Amino acid sequence: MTRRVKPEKSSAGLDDRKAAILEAVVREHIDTAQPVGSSAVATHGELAVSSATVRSEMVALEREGYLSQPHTSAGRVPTDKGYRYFVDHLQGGAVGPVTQQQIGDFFRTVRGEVEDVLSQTSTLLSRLTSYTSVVVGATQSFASILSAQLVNLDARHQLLVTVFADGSVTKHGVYLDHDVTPTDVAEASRQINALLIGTTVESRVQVPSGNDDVATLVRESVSVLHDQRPTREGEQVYIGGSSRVAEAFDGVETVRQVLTILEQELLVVSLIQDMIDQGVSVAIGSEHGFEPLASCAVVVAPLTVDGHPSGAVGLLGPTRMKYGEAMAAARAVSQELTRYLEGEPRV
Amino acid sequence: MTRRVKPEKSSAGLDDRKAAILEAVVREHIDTAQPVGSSAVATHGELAVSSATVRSEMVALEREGYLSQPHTSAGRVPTDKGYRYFVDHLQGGAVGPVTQQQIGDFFRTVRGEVEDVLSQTSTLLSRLTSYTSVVVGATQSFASILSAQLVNLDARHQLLVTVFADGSVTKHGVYLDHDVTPTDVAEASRQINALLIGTTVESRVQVPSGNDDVATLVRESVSVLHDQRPTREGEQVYIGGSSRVAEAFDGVETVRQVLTILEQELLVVSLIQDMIDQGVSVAIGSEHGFEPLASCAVVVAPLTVDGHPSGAVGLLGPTRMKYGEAMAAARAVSQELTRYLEGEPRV
DNA sequence: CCTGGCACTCAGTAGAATCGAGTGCCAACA
DNA sequence: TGTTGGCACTCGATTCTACTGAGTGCCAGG
Repeated sequence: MTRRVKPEKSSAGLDDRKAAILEAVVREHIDTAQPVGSSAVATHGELAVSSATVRSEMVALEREGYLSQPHTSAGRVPTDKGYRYFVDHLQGGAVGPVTQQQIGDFFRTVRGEVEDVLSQTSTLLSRLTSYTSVVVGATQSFASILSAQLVNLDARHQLLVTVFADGSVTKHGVYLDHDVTPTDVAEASRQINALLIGTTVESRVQVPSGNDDVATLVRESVSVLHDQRPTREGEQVYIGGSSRVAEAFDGVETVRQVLTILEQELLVVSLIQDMIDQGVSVAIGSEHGFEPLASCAVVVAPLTVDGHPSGAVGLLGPTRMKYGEAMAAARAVSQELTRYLEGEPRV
Repeated sequence: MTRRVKPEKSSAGLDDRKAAILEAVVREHIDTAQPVGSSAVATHGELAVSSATVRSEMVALEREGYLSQPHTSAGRVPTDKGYRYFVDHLQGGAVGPVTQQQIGDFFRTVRGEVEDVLSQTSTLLSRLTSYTSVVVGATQSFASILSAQLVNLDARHQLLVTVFADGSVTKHGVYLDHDVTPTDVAEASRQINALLIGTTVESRVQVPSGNDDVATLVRESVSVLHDQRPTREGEQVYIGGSSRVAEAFDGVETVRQVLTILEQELLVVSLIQDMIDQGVSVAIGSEHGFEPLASCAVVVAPLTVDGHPSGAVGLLGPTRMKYGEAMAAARAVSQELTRYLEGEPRV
């Protein structure tokens, strides 16, 4: 079968009219949550063709996997591939002035500790978009240490309290198998402080050898701080608007599944981190590989503070989410948040 | 109309048979989530009466507000008042050995910082009961201060880091309207530490007067620490198993409402705190005054560490929750958690 | 006071009929 | 060759009806 090459077809894309039709279908379906028929596209859209033409294009689009039919005699619904094409090609969206205003106002007036700001940011982003939002807080791997001290809880339990330049504070328990004197703890604390100030948790430092209590305490403390667990503990997750899940999906079962995922913060972090690492900003349907989230789309925007990757903001919605708005909002918030975090020293 | 006084009737209670019938209805309805009819009670239950008798008692129970009928030809469903009577009079339940075992295992093996333990406890409690669980962490109002130091972020921003005897650590930003020297900060830090060690955030301490930077820093720091905001910041909330909400209620709208409440942690804290303060352990339906939670029941058990009220554990479920199990589980977990928190110094 | 019996009520279900949005296909047309 | 109007067809959704049966309220007899 020889076949003439159609315009744009060979370049693995869609010709203009197909693209326009796909776009119309996606737009309409996002709006109405209903399958959209050929006449709706023909009437509503800007392309001056009849519904019959649209229909024949639609069968093509379906054959190529961009659309699907819930059943015969129904309209078409975009597939994940359809949404993907839409997102990749037909984008273009900035946040509206009102939203931009709200974001600006928020960061102009917000005060307090980083944790609170991140948490509130998550709420803000959720409110702006009507989707569930996720803010993954920075690790302090890059922040230099301002102070590290060992506090005596009792004879064999100490607490290592570390303050970082970004205003974050961590604590780690340091346990020994025998009692130590407060004097030794104080001395160890002094040495630890001297040793660690100015370094980061990624720096290697010279620890004292020796078997005396002070040296042991110092070694233990440094190692407990440097041993970031595989599930990096510097990362906090703030989930805002989880009730939006109940709005976005109609089946109670789907809602339950999505909530179950959201409960497992580690899962959420790694999902988002993976996306950031791979440089994608949208994952649609099962692109991210979590089956329970097959009916979801995730939008992320990275946070980069002083050149270091420092977490991300994300949005979770149904695959028929308003990608334009969501991506624009995520981007805007991540920018402003970045600026905020880079600006005034955060406390 | 003169009327003979029925047994137990005058004492604002229910006579034995009514109580038994009410109990049977509640039990059955909790089990099946369906309205329960007279024959089910007559057959299933232990009382040796016919369904006709049960029926006539049921109309009485309905007249008195313990039961209600969804519609004429349906069985009866307990009202909030019915559940209340059930909970108040017909209780009796301890956790099963398996559950007790799981709780024991958990606290025997769990390690880590208080926050993590509380968070995991919340997950545990939710898993044990299949309801959404809430753990409200202790305030440090009663814990004495082990260490307080001021860390220099930049010329006019300092961070007050305080370590408490219970292993908790807080940080507070201290801002001045002019620059201060690192030397002054160090000196202030020394003074603050000396001043605060051994006190609690509720103690009044003698702060230095004077207008020099050091004195100002000390005053600012002490006041920022003592000024617990009305929404006490020492309280952390850990919500476990929020996906259970989707299991407990069938209407998506109800799910959304409950989730919306759970998002507002302050609301949750104050709800639970109120219950604790008033000494109630179960709030059914609208007893707590939150209309959005009218279809919920809340079970709480206080945490009391070393004699001080230190938060609570709670469970949130539908009004037809398994009160016996839930209360027993909450009590058992709160006891074990208390023991854990009082035991090994917590880090 | 209890109980078996009986007429009655009414939500839920099943089946039949209908509706209509939307399709696929085709012949005619530009 | 691509586009279009027309047309028969499909099939989910909706409506209507009839029926079922769980459960009730009431009453007369024990």
